[in-house]
Formats: sequence, structure tokens, C-alpha cells
Amino acid sequence: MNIRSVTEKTTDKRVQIMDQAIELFVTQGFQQTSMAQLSKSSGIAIGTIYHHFKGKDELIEQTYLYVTEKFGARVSISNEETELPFKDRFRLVWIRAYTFFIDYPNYFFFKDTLNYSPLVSQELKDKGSKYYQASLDLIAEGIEKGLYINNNPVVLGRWIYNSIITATQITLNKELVMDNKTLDEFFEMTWRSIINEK
Amino acid sequence: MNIRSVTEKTTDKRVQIMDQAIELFVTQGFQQTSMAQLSKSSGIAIGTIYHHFKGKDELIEQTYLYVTEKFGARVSISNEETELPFKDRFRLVWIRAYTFFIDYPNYFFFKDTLNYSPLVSQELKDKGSKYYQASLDLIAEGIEKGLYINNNPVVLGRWIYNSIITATQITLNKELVMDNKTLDEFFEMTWRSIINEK
Amino acid sequence: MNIRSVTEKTTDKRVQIMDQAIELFVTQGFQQTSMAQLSKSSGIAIGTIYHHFKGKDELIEQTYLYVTEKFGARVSISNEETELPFKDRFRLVWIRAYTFFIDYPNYFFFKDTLNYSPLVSQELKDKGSKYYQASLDLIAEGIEKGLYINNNPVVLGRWIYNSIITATQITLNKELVMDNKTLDEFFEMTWRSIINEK
Amino acid sequence: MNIRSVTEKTTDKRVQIMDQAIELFVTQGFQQTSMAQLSKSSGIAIGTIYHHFKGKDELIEQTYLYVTEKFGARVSISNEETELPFKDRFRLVWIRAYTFFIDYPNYFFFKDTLNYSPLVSQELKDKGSKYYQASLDLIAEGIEKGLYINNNPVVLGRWIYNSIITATQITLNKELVMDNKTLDEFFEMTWRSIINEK
DNA sequence: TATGAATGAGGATTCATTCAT
DNA sequence: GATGAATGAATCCTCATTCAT
Repeated sequence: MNIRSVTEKTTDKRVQIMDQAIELFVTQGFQQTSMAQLSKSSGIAIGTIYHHFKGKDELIEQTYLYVTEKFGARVSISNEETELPFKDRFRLVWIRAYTFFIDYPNYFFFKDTLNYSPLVSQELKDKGSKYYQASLDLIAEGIEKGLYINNNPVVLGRWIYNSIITATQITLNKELVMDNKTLDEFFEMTWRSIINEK
Repeated sequence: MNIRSVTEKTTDKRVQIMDQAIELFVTQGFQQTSMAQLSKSSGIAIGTIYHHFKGKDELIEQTYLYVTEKFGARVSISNEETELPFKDRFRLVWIRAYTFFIDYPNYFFFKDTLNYSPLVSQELKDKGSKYYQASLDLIAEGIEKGLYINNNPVVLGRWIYNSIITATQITLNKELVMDNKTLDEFFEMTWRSIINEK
Repeated sequence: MNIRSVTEKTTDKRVQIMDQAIELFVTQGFQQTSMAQLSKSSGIAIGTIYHHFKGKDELIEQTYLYVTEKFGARVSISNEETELPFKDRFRLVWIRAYTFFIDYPNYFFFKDTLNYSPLVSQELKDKGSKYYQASLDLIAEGIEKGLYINNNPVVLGRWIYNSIITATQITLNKELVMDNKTLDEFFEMTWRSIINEK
Repeated sequence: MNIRSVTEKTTDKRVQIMDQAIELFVTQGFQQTSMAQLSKSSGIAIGTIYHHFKGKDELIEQTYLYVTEKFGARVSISNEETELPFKDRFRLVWIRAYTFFIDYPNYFFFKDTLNYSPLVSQELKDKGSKYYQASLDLIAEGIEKGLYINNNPVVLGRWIYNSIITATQITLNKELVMDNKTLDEFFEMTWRSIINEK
């Protein structure tokens, strides 16, 4: 059971740098975070940062992949769960994505900001999407089975992802106390909006 | 019939500056756009820009209000339309918001980017929201009438706004040819997800 | 009698910067002279330097032209002198070039170093050579009249220029006391090496 | 017959490093060539380079001596040639210096650039000049015999060296096709300029 | 109002050198 | 000897802002 990872070989420094970078990026934004500040607050010499990452852009890109990989790991379906009914698996993934973001708000803000930034190329997004391929397969499965109203995978992907984002934003902004019941209502809102009712 | 406007007093320069600013902000981002470049590409001396706007931050804020006002103007319901059934008015607003973004992609990107930026304070957002108060009232009306499944105005507001954003993104990214039928399906997807079915 | 000049419009700062730059470049070399040091020693803010010159490279280029122009002005033949015999005019130019370098040793070192540097492109050299076009014409005149042994203008140009450089180096390095008699011997050495003796 | 050499003890690495260094220095300049790049392009770890040379300055100095030694070896007069007439020996040395530079253009550019650089101290130049002592002796011999117009060895040394440099530059810049006849004319131009004609 | 030269703090990046393995 | 990760001072350059005209 060999899990390949971007961070696998990394003993220390690389991950240390990225973890601190996320912290600062999220708090202050990309532009507002200087490499000097990252160096100081991580306790790692600025030259060392440049030894591990070609420049600020590469640092951001690598950090994006690092976070996306963690996201993908959380969101996957285990072997035993494969047998569950479609809606249950769908809910599982939806809820796991949501709880991942709630557990790691920084990762959420980091990822969310990057989606609206030219700092992440389409190429990089595609590379990152491999980490949560299983979730994309789930959408495809529904299309094959003719479960959805709209059968365009891009539309569905965005729509579902946006629903998770919205739930997360509301929770993190404390605009609503998100207990289990409310969360499930939210999920049902999403489900209802895409599924063909018999 | 007094229409108050951010741009009212402005004869020329102010609007010229903001229009060019939007162009550059959208193409290059806020940080990447320097005041010097704005001066050069607008043909207005840098000192003059500072006569009209205290600084870069104020320029961004004012431009945000300028765009938001235009958005609000488009999205409003006319007097004659007031008598239409709720769903029709709801659809009208939804479609108008969508077409506004499609007509002015720059305004869309500008607004969308700012939502994820610390450059716009909550205070400013609240100020801007007055321009599309009518749309918020529409949501409130639905709540009063008990039409929705979920009655939290914040959740509803975000959810609906996100649905418009998603449709716009898909169209502008040319991920889908958005003809009238497809667009209406998209609207129905949104409507179905929030409305209490009898 | 309108003399066009690179430095014509310049009131102050541009020339101040270039004069100080030459001083530092000659003493320390191009790479060893930082823009910060130039700013400090000239008393001109670093931003101002960048306001007048796009970057270090342009500063060096412009300074090269500035010096070359001064060189050209010194080396030219006045109207009255046009009537002098060829050898006298030739000597005039040779001696003037030499004394220019002796009067402005910094200009000499600056120009000499740049000749062996990739910092000055061929294009720029050609541009600069316009300033001493009259001297090049003098060489051409001798070729037409069949005075030289070797009739290649490039060879002649280099050879003559090298003779001036050599005399200058020896004088400035104080390897020899260069009185008028010695200098004239030096000139004759050059003359003899290129002229067809009847 | 013990020939001392800078490169004598060197098995491999030292010379490998210097050869690659010359390549880079000539192509890019001294400052533009970083030790890291030298390490990468030579395939020798940066730490190893520092084992063989104290620092960058020493590397340049040693490389200067390495090249100067090669130059000296080429330019020397063999035992059998000692009996030749003065002018023939003079020509032999002049031509050999020229062909050395043509054969090893990199060595030429390297040496030529360093002559105008503060990186090589007078002390080092003197040290290097031992490698071509025989050529300097040839000049002295001419002075003793009263062959020259000008009897200053420094003037003569520079003048002659400059003549070789000029010929080399013209050839390498392809400003002239340098066949044997042209080259000999060039040599005669030099000879004529310094020799007392009976 | 309008102009644009002048300012200098701050940012990204480079690179010679060291040292533990 | 050989290696290359780690260091941080130093460098070039940008840019929001001011102010005299």
C-alpha cells in the first residue's frame, strides 16, 4: 500500500516552509507576504527557501499541490464503502470535503483564494485534480446512471463544489451555527438541485 | 426623481480613471497594476489621479462602488414589473444579474476578485449592497411568504449569488454554450434547490 | 551653428548622475559599483536615478554616448583647419585625441574598459561613432589619395586608435615622461607604420 | 631539465574546473559566472571546487597563470632557432603569439579581458610575465644592439603587444580575411614602425 | 486643477562561502 | 577528498506618494 506523495521525500524544511507560507498567505494575502517575512517567521534562512523553491511563484504552486493532495486524501472513498448506495457515497464525499475545510480553515482559504488567482495555471489545476480523481469519477458514475437533470460534468463539478464552498463560508464566517441537522439540510438542498426526481 | 450616484459630480477624469483602472486591475491584478502604469495608459498625469483619489486604496474602493452601482441599476425591478408573480420577478432578477456579467465581463472579474480580497472591507460591502437592496428585499419577501425550505437570508443570499456566479463562470470560460434553454435549466436548478414544493 | 547633443535638454540631474557614475565605474568597475552607492555618493535618491535611466544597463549606455560625444567634439577639425596639408590634419586629430584622454583620464578609462565589455553592443558603438565621423572621414581621404600601405579602413582605424591608446596608457601609468618631443616621436612611429613612403 | 608548472600536480579536477571556468568567463563575464553555475556545468560539486581553490578570486588568478603559462610555452624560441637573424626570431615570436590566440580564441578573450580588470594585480602580472621572459629578452636584445628608434622597453613591449592584439581582434571579428600575405604585411607594419632604418 | 520629477522604504532574488556528513 | 544543503548580506529594481510649479 504505497502512497506516492509530493511531500514524500521531504524530511523537514520543505514542509516547514510550506506550512508557514500557508499561514502567512491566508492571513495577509500572497502579495503582502514577503519572502523576507516568511524567512523570519519560519526561522529558515531566505537563501534556504530559494534553495528549495525556485522563486515565490514556484513556492505558491508547490504549496497548492501540497494542500490539494491532502484534500484528495481526505475525500476519497475506502474499499469497504464502495458497496454503499450512490447517494450515501455522494453524501460521504460532500460531507468529508466540508469537514476537511472546517478542520483546516487555512487550507480552505488558501485554496479558495487561489481559485480566483492567475497564480495557478489551468495546467496546475489539472495536475492537482488527479488527487481527487475518485470524486470526479463519482460524478461520472451518476451521469452514466442517468441520475442527474443536467449531464454536463463541468457544470455539475462546479455546482457541487460551489455548494460545499458556500456551506464552508457560512460556517467559518459564523453566519449560522452549522449543526448536523442544518448541514444535512444543506446537503439535501444541493442533492435536490441536481437529481432527477422520479 | 433624484438619483444619487457615486459618479454624479464627475464630469470626466474620475470615470476615465476608474474605467482604465478596471481594465488594468482585471488584466493584471491589483498589486501588479502600478499607479504609474495607470497614469500612462489613461493619459492622465499621476498627480491628477491623486487629486481625485486619496490613494490607491480609495481608488479601488470607489471603483468597487462604481461597479456595484451599475450592477444594482441593472438588477432592479421596474414599477410595472412589481405586479408580476414572485417566481417571474425572481427569474427576472436572476437573469438580469447574469446578463449584466456577460455584457461586462470586466465588471464581473473585478467584482468577483474583490470578494476574495482583503481590499474591500465589510463596511464597504454593506455600503455597496444598498445599490441592490431591491434584490435582497425579494429574498425577504419569499421568506415572509414561507416559500423557501431554508429561511436564513444569509444562506439564501449566498446560495443564489453563487448560482449566478457559477453560470457566469461557465459561460465566460466557454465550458458550455449557454443558450436560452440551457440558461433556463440552470435557473430552474437554482429555484428547485431552495423552494418548498407543495 | 546648432550643435545637437544627447545632453542638450538636460538641466542637471542626468549629467550629475552620469558624472558621478563615471567616477565610480572607473575606480571600482561596473559590477562593483552598486546603484545604491551611486545614489549615496551623488546625493541623488535611487528612485530618481531610475526615473532618468531605465536601469543600470541604460545608465552605462547613455554614459558611453555622453563621453563619446565629448570625445568627438574635441577631435573634430575646424573650418579654418580644413585647408591644412593632410599630414598636419592627421597629426592634429591624433594629438587632440591623446590630449583629450590626458585631460580627462576618467573618460579614457571608462571608454577603454567598455571597449572590452559586452555591456556596449555593436549597435551602440556605431551610434557613438557618428560623433567622430570627421576622423573616420580623414582615414577615408587618405585611402582615396593612395597614401597608405594598407588600404583597409577597419585595420587602419584600429591601428591608429590603438596607437593613441598605447601613448595614453604609458603616460597615465607614468611609465615615461611624455614631453612634446617624445609625443611627437610616438606620433611619427604611427605615421611611419602606415604611410607609403615615396 | 625540470619544467615547473602551475598544473603539474593536478591529476584532473583542477584543470577540468579551470577549463570550464574559462569557457564560462569568456561567454558571460566574471561576475555573471556564479560558482554554482560553474559547479553545475562542470559536473563537479561546489564544495570540491572550494577544496581546490580558496575562493573565486584565487580561481581567477590561478586560471590566469594557467593560460599565461600555455601562452609562454608557445611563444618561446627553441634552441636551434637561437642562431637565426634577429628579425627572423622577432617575426617568429610575433607570429606564434598571434597564432596561439587564433588557435585558442577563448584564451585570447580571457587574457584580454583580464588586462582591463582590477581582478589581476600587478604582482600577478609580473608573476605571469616570467612565462614569456624569452620574449621580453628579445626586446632587450634589440635595444642593446641599437636597432629601435625608441629605446624604452615598456613602450616597445606595449606597442608590440598591442599590434598582436589588433591583428587578432581583426581576425576573430572577421573584419578581414587574414591570409599569410596579409598577416605578413601586418607584421611589417609593426616592424617598420619601431625599427631604425638605415 | 493639472503636472511629473523626486523620494526612499521595501521586495524578490542571487551568490560566495561554510560545514556537517 | 567529495558533497550539496544552508546561510544572509548585498544587489537591482519598483512603486505609492508628495510637492513645487
